[in-house]
Amino acid sequence: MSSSERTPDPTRRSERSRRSILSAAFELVSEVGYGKLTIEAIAARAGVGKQTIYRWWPSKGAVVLDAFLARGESEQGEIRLPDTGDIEADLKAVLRPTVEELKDPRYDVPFRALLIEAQTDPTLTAQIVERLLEPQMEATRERLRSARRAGQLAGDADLDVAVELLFGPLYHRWLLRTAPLTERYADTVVELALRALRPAGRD
Amino acid sequence: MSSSERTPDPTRRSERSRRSILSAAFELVSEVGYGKLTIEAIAARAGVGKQTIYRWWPSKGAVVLDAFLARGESEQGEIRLPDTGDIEADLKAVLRPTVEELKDPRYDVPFRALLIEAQTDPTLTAQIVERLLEPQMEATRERLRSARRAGQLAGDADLDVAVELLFGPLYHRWLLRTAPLTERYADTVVELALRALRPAGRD
Amino acid sequence: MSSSERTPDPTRRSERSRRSILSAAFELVSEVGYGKLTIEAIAARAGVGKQTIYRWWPSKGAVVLDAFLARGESEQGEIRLPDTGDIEADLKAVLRPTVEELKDPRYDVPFRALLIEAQTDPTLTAQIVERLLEPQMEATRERLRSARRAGQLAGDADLDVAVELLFGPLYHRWLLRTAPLTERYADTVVELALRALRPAGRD
Amino acid sequence: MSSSERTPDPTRRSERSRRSILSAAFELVSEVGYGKLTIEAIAARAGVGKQTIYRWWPSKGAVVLDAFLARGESEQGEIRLPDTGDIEADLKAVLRPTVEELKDPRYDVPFRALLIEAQTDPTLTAQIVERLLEPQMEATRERLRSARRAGQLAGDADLDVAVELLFGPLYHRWLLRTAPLTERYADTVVELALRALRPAGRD
DNA sequence: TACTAAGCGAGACGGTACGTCACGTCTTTTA
DNA sequence: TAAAAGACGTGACGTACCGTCTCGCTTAGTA
Repeated sequence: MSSSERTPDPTRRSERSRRSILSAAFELVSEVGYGKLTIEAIAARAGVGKQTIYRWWPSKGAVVLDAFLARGESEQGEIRLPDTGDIEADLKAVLRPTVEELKDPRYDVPFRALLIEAQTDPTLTAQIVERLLEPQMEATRERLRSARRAGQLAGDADLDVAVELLFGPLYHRWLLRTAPLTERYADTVVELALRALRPAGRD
Repeated sequence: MSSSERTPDPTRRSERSRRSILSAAFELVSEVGYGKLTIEAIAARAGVGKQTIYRWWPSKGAVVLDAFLARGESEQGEIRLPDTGDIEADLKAVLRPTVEELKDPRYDVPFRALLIEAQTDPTLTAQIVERLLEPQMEATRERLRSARRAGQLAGDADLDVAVELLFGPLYHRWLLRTAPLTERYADTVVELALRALRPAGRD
Repeated sequence: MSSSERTPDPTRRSERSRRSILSAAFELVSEVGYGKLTIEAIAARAGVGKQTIYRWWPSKGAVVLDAFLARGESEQGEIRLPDTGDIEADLKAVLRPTVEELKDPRYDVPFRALLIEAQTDPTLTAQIVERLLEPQMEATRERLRSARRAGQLAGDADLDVAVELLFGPLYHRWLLRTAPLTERYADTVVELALRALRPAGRD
Repeated sequence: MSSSERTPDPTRRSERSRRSILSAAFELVSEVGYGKLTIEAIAARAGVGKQTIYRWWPSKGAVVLDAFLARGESEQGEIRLPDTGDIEADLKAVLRPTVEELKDPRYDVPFRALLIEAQTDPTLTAQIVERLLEPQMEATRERLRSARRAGQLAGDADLDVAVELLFGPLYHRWLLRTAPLTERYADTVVELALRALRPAGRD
């Protein structure tokens, strides 16, 4: 009894091909958008047979996710927010760069692409959240936890909700383009969120 | 300066075909998902020529948007939130149904579809916001304005941001599936947002 | 009991439309060839509704035949070959202009078109032969009859075959483009045909 | 100077597909006629993707020509007319079967089809002449050459014209359906043609 | 040092859907 | 009531990619 699934041997995998596929995918998704991105074009641009892509990735979205992650491979390791004691300043220091990234076409386009694909592929959603967003959200949560310990936030503040209170409005505006996404907006969101999260009776 | 685009005469348009196309589109997007939805299938299901679709809609997304809007055609007219004087209760009364809708597969699937398409078609984004989201957001804004007049909110509260503070976290959780989307969550968001928006020195 | 066939009233027919349809058809068949000739294009060029064409002609080929015949409307009446007594010269005098016509793109293109359509429409074949070719062939036959009476042809010469012996090689070369179609060739064919048809024992 | 045309690699070509396409084309052209023959139908009948047809043939006509030629693939090799010494009998022996073929619907229909297409595609005309007609015409020419050597034809007889004198009348009658195409007619044409071609002063 | 077996590039294959074109019919408005 | 205008259902066009499948051709690891 043997499986008919072809399970290729990863030790024989061509690192050269892997790299050029990811580069090609990243370039192309920026150039033509996710909807018009094709496996054939990736293969052609990478100088690679189509089969080599189908052998190692289950879907177009998976290739793009890998391509996206490969970009930030250097910034691996745990993300850690600054802890200057000033929670407002520290949060602004993380939301402002987030805004910058969302506005940078090099991230904007493929990130939208990933979210698109994620909508019809829950596996991918989980991967995106886990590998792409969670590190930053966890770091933010950790900084909030520290502030809560310092009595700067209400003792019963739900930090999961707190994080969504911070990032939700940003993504809302980014996704729906209802208004320009600016650093000023990030600051405003931080300030409002903190008013919501501070201990009762203070201000 | 005149366009060479053929612009069909809307007075000759077949209402019968329009309706069956929208119905077919709505059914199919729920059945097969947006990615596998094809113009050919819509035309076939609607008993209509493909050209009739291409004649009146610029893209698949536009058809689905119209199909989506046609569902709620009865609830036309201005949306108006209740104004009981209790701003917290009134906001919960609008966010809870929003959560319900986002969880209802009949809305969830095509709405995700629309957002997907919108990401590569700014025209569509604008239409979605304007025709689908803006009415509700404007109603919310109006209720907040009334509360601000009543001194329940800070006099300088930015109502555009306020709306995003309310809906942003909801969409964030819906889109990224980071946690279950519940009415309890909607309530929490309302409570937090109001703490952020109340006049300083009060609580 | 009434037929469902719509039989339009010819007395109400617009002469203006008829003329512009035939002109448009003739022009277009020369410009784009028969295969790419469309009813829509004829209607558009003629400034006429499509229905007006469908009302009065049963097929594209019929329109083109009419268009072709309308060109030569002036040269109506009986064609008559010269009868100088010199049968060879007289035949050359008719075959040479035939060659000229077959080479003239104004006749070549639509005539090929008609023959094409005729291959799948025996009614049209008959019409073409009768209205277009038969007059010339009959005139030729008449001249041969005169020559036979004068003892220049064998008494038992079959004039139908004789005519085909004259025109067959011309059309063969025109149709298959095996070699250039020239007046010299027409002369040669006449000379050979006459050798075949002369009374036995002479030369 | 290199063409940007994608020219597929013939060594990778699927013989299986080629065969089934030609069979399907041959069957269909007989069943529905050339005008209603579609590439889609050929592909469907052959169990083949449309692209496979477009990859290897430039036009519908080219497919039908190949299909037509494939029928007689067995009778490959040089066609050679019998040379009994009796030129009249030998020519009749070739023109009679030609008449038979032209009357046989299995050949009549696709052959008309080819001639139709050829009228708007000179490349195809050349191919038809070269691959379909030339072998027979060349064999005929060769037999006439032999007769000329034997003094049965005039020493200056132009054999190209001679061939047209033989086949031209046949095709004329076949194409225009002016009269029934019979073996008797073929015989008559041979007899007349030979009278035209014999040395002067004989009979 | 050869042999084997994998991954590789290339690209032909059977398919599906694309967006366009023209068909022939039908309906509406104008003269 | 014919004619212009043109929307309609239909169906084929020729193209683009899909995901699968052979082909030689490297390129290891085994014999």
